[in-house]
Parts: sequence; C-alpha cells; structure tokens
Amino acid sequence: MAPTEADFLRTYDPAAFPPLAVAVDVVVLTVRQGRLCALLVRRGEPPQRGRWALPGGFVRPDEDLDDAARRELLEEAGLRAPGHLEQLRSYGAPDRDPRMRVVSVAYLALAPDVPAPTAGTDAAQARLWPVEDLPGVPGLPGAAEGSTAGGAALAFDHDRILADAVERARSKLEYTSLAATFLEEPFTIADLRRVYEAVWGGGPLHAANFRRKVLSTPGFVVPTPGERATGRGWAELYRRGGAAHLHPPLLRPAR
Amino acid sequence: MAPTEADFLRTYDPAAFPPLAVAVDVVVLTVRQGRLCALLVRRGEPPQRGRWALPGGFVRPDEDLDDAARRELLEEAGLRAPGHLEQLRSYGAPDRDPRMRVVSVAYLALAPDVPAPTAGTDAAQARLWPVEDLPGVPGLPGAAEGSTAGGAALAFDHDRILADAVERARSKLEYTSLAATFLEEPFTIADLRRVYEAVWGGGPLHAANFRRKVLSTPGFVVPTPGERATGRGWAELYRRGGAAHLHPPLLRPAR
DNA sequence: TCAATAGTGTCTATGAGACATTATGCA
DNA sequence: TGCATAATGTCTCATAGACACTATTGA
Repeated sequence: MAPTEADFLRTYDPAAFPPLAVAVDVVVLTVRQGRLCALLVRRGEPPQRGRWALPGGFVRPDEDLDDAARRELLEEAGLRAPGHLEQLRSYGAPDRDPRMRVVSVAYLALAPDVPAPTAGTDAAQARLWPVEDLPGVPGLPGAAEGSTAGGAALAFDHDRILADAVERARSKLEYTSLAATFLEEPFTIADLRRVYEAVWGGGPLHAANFRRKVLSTPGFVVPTPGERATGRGWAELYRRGGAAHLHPPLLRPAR
Repeated sequence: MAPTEADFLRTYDPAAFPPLAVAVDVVVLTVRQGRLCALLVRRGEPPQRGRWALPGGFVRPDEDLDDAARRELLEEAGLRAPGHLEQLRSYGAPDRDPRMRVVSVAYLALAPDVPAPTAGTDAAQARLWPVEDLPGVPGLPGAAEGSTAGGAALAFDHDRILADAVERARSKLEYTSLAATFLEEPFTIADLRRVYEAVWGGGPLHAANFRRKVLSTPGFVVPTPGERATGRGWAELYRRGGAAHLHPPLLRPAR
C-alpha cells in the first residue's frame, strides 16, 4: 500500500540534505548631488574582511525573504522603510561564497537621499558610492577615479548584482513612476528631471519636452497647492500621483 | 589578534545552519492551436501526490541554478534545450512546503509546440494545459471550464508562480523578439501574429498594422528566400533576426 | 547687464491605428 | 461564385523632439 501524505511527513528527515544557506543582499540606490549612488558596507568579518559589499545576511529559519531584506537593511545600513523594495533575482553559483553553498536572493531598494547612512553593528562602515566610480556598472565614458571602492572589485559577486540592479532601475524608470521614490515630497519637475538624468547617466534631458511628457502622463505627479521653490525662477510643486505604470512610457534617448 | 581569513574558513561549521533546501521550478510555455499552454506534471510522490505542479526539484550541492533548471526540464518533462530559458524570481514563504523550509528559484522557458511531452521518471504524467483554464492566471473573461486541472489550485504556490510567469511572458513580448522562440523556422508573419494573439489573449490584432510594425522593426525577422507556405493565399517566410530587444517596442493594445 | 532657469507655444517627422484595395486559393 | 487571407497603399491623429520666446532671479 502506498504511503499516505501523513506517513511521508512523519518519516521525512530534513537533516539529510547537504548544508546550504540562503542569504539576501540589498542594493540601495539613491541620488545625491546629481549622481546615482549605491550604499555599500565594509565587511568587518571574514571572509573578505575589509572589502566593500552590499548590505545583507542570512535568512532566518522562519523569516520571509522580503522580511529578511528589510531586517538587513535596518541592521546593516540603519535604513528603515525605503521608498521602494523589490526582489531583483537570485544568484547561486556553487562557488560564489568560500564558506559553503550560499544562494543569495538580491533585492533592489530605492530611497530619497538617505538621512545619514549610519553603520549598524555588523558593518564596520557604511557609505554611499557613486555607481559610476564602481566596477562593473556600465555607465557613460566617465568612471573609475582614484576613489574606486578599494580600487578593486566588490566582495563575492556583488559587482555583478550591483550592475544588474542599476540596469533594473534604469529600465524601470522608463515604464513606471518609480523615479519619484528618489525624492522627498513635494518636488519640482526639475527635481524629477535631475533624477532621470542621474539614473540614466546620459547627459541632460530636454527640459521643456520632459516637462510636457511628465504632465501629460496621467497619474504620474499631482500638483500641490504649495507655491514655489526656487532655483533661479520659481517652480511649481508636485507630489507622487497614484499611477504605478506610465502610459505611455518615458523612454530613454537612443544610446 | 584577529583571526585571519584562513583561520575562519578552517573553523567554519556549515552544519550549524538549520536545514533548508533550494529548489528550481520551471514554467514551460508554448502555443498550441492558438492557445497559450503551460506544461504541468502530476505529482507521483507526497506531498500533494496527485496534484498538478510545475516540473522542478531540488538543486544539487554543486550545481548551478540554471543547470538545475535544465536538468529538471529534461528529467521531468523530457524537454531538451527550450528556445529560451530565464530566471523568473524566487519564492520563499516559510510555510510554502510542508516538508521543510524550501526556497524555490522559478524559471521561465519558452518553446515551440513541444514534440511530445513525455513524462520522465519522477512525474506520473505530464501534459499541456491552456493557461486560461488554470486558476490564478488573469486572462480575458474566458476561463475555467470543467477541464480545470483537478478543478483546484496547483500544488504548493505554483499557481502564483505560473501567473507571474505568464505576466512576464506577456510583458517581454512587447519589448523583445522572444515571440519568435514559440515558432519553428521558417514562419510567416501571420504565424507570429497568432503567437502574440495567443499570449496576450486580447482578441485578434490588426493584421495589416502588425505586419508593417514587425517588418519595420530592424532585426526582428529576416526574410528567407524560401517561397511560400499557405493558409488561403501565399505567405512569405521569415526566420528570427539578430535583435534581442525591439526598438521601438510592440505594445499591447490598451486593456 | 548678463547668465541661468521655469514655463509656454509652435513646427516637423514619425509611428499607430483605421480603412480600402488587389490577388489568390478553397468551398 | 463567394469567402477568407496575404500583401500593399493611404489617410488621420497623437506624440517625440527641436527650437523660439518670455518672465524671473541672482551674480
């Protein structure tokens, strides 16, 4: 007679599985002084002690993946509730961590310029790096000053994760309203334009056309009765609209 | 004195981690008789024996994730080298599998109408189900005839994985040339249009405009000197072009 | 006064969507 | 003959992109 479902569960031995861990790593992106920056922490423990890495750590036995990402964000980067958090993809090459087999579920977080990236207990330091100064991120010609993080690659395969995250962010700005999550409210159209310029990294956008496009996309931003902020002239203020997806999309200029 | 990297690796005990497994599950989509179909297998072992599920299984200790997906595809579905295979996302709710903590990395595979979905050793049966007949997939009004797979949800959280996969496929048809991976070469423009109609599920597309758009998108398809196939009239033949991304995209009609 | 920016108006090229027309093969 | 489909041509409308212009503020 075939075993029943209950038989099976009673005789199942989870410890028979080879040891393997699941981790989360979070790419936090923000825009500071017109540049797209990623939050990195310097590893305080082996392996790869002293190298710059993404904030992250092992998933706890009864913890959901999203919760683990939020916890690590708080513990390692002192960041609570970013404007946006989404799963990026998983990385599981057998030799990506020297300790044991570790499959890492990477997350992408977008946040307004962070209050003060305070290091938590696990990480010796935490700071924002302009992504164009980091290896592996295809940007424009710019790049790699002497200030490159350690002058070398990030810990583990984190440079590849970072590159994938930047490309995801660049792509999502085209067809979602996520650009506004980089900004505190209220903001001006020019603020929003500078976010696009920083993330896409392809030089200045045409201000007049950008303005028309944003305002003609229903639900992207809503005007705030608030009056004016100022650069040189006076600018109207806006808040995030209700739309998640942009129709039509706001495509980046041809490469 | 602080431990060195080598000290750390020598004293590290992988078995200290709580048991946890990583699995892959693959959503194979194909177009058969004008309908988007997913390949499901009927589970031959507990838990959830007898229910329809995605082909998949545990990742082996020294196996890359992509390799595991390909292996399970071959073992459980008898399918070798689909036209396209990409990682979808990971699912890791703590209670998604009654046996133990299992984090599943889901994959999306696209293939021309499969030769004969033969069941492998693990699965009692394997067959194609039109996705509109399955629970959880938002399609058009259509749906849920008596032939629904078991009349109930799929095993584990596979109905959610399936729904995410279908949405990914629908979206990718807009801005990539992946529609052609559903077809054997050579194919006609009308064949390609029927793929879009089946995957998007929103009724017939305008044939004349579709044709113009496909042919004016550089690298999407290339004409084959081959002569004609036929429905009623005679149709020119094409093969896949070299472009991976479509510029401009081929957006689905407003919902 | 000059430079830089916010905001508005206008022109043109391009593509989407709709419609019409012709040719062909099957019932 | 009648119908369905492949293929082509044309028309209209909306939008992207480029440019010009005004108003305002700070150096």
